Amino acid sequence: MDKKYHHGDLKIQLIKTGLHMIQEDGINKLSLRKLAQLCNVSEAAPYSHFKNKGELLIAIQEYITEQLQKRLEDAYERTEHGNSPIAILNMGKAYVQFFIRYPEYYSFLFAQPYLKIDLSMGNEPNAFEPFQYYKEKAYTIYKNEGFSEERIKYGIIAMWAKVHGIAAIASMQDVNRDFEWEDVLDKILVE
Amino acid sequence: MDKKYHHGDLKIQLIKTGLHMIQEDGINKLSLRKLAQLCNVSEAAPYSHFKNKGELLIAIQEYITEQLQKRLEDAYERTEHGNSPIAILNMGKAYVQFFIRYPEYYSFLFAQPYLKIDLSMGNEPNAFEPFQYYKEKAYTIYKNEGFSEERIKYGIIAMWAKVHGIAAIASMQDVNRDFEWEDVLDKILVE
DNA sequence: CTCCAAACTTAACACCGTTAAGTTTATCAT
DNA sequence: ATGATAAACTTAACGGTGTTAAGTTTGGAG
Repeated sequence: MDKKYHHGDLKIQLIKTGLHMIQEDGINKLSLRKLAQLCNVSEAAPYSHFKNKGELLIAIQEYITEQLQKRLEDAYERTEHGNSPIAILNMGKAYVQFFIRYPEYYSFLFAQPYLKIDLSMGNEPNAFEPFQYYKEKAYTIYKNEGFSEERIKYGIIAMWAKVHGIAAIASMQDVNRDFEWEDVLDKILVE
Repeated sequence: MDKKYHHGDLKIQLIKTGLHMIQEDGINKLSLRKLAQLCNVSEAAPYSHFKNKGELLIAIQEYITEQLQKRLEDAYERTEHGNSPIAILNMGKAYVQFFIRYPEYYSFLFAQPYLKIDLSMGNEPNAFEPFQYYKEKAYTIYKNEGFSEERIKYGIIAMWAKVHGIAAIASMQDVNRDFEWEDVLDKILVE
């Protein structure tokens, strides 16, 4: 056993292993002690890197958020003519696909904040950032199409609601996972 | 002190007080022991009425769901000509208003299920029931308007996504609570 | 080589969900 | 009325949890 006192990259391993545990058994069964044990580290070790459990959860949220953000960027850049409404559709699809692929992530990202973990002081979770990106791109594109500010304002909120709503529904258990959500998205967004 | 051994209506009081605690401090801070204490009862008393904490939470979900259901029914019956699309709009508004009024309820109803509390065995939560009602009414109305089955099928899912998406967004913290969500709903649903 | 701050451990605290075993009470047949 | 039975409750204990205090190890800068 080359068991070293200093672990090296414990912080990132806590995040990754914690995420893995969430995928396996859900949030409610994630305990710091089990997590520490899985990382071959004492039960109090995580407190060298996170002020409390809440801050670890926020770090995991950010980790997921980055992945989602990357997918949106890919979807945008993959679109041949970036400044066309097709890019918006593609980003919407990427958004929905992400939560169909990882249904547990949805409630972890968007529900957890309101459940008032001990994020209490300081920084709020940044689960909205991907959609911030989405909205900025959409704004440019709509502007480019010559829409009015008023129409853009409501158009973007409406689009957000549609895309987010499908993601919310599609990520629910008991909802038919085989439903053709992309078709729905096509029809909804094109209207 | 007329402290009686038998409480009388402990079960319903556990549900109501539990709900109140959730509204105050969020789900994560709800403990059975504090709840029992608030009900002037020993810490193990709740186990006479609920198999475990998860089943109490499910009972609270059902309690909330009934309120929401009632609002939808009111909205439908309040509409003068029940069988017109206006009823759908009114129900959608009632749905959204409910979650704007009680933002904590949204994640409690829809996120909790996926977080795999110990509902594990047996009955699933019935948070979808109100929308089941919504969908049935909408089906009748659309049918009455002469729409095709295919169009109805996607129309209802699309409508569900829109309404639910707005509710999801509007119930988030950090989102401007003063936004004119009903205007958005009008524009979205009418399209 | 020394010293210091960061990364870790051990040990303890209070709290939690849950269960087992015992006590009180309402109900109901006799 | 009386006694049996089951439901509603209490007390006490179990193991697990988040968190903190105090001490130990370690890598690296001076």
